[in-house]
Amino acid sequence: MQPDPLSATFAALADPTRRAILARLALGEAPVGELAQPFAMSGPAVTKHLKVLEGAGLISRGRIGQQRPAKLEAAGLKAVSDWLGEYRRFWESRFDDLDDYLQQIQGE
Amino acid sequence: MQPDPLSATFAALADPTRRAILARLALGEAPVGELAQPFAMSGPAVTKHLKVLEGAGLISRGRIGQQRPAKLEAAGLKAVSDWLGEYRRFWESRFDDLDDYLQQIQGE
DNA sequence: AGGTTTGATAACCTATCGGTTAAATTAGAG
DNA sequence: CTCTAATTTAACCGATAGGTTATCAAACCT
Repeated sequence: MQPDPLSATFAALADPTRRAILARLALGEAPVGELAQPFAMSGPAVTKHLKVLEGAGLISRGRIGQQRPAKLEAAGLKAVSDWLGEYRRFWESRFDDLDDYLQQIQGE
Repeated sequence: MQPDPLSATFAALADPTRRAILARLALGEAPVGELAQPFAMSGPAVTKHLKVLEGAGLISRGRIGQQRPAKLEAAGLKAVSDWLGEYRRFWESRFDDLDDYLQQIQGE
């Protein structure tokens, strides 16, 4: 995995399968079998995805009998949110709106 | 590059060099040479990073003489923010919600 | 026109990623 | 104790990522 945590987290999110797994886990814990079901993919592939997500601090694993349910963890997502916060002004600022406005009236 | 835009954006962010470039661009446009300066890396490597960032909608390129300045673009970051929004409740406690609410009514 | 500066392309190399199949592990059920 | 179910580990494979050096292209400056 990547040495720095933020890179690991972004890398984990850069895969639609893994984001779909997170979306499912947002509804609650689920065992591997259930997570694998929507995908045309072998079990081991799902296990790997879960390992990546776990390494990125996005999920944690539990144990219920022979099942190892995965659970969404806030830590990883919060790290992304914090990083993103530094840039929020770029899509929320009044100045950008003004800029857009000026470009718009110029085009007319 | 990845077919779906969000994957491309997350993949672009999953590299410390590219995030450092974005951090620099948050201070304003900059030509390639200046962006390359802090890194122990060849020019072509930086060009590649810029291409990845551009493909992810995180920057755009301009032209001033023989320079091709890069500029931070809100689009890509906003897409990440929107995606993240669906999960915000997972790391924001009731107290944080209150905090947001207070800030919101204070801004009015 | 010729040279310099700034950046992009091309071709290549190695490591990692995302997937596979086959075998091993772990836990519950007879 | 064996059988079965759930999941992981191991070994392998093709494609892509991130870097290199060498070469090309465009714009500016005499």
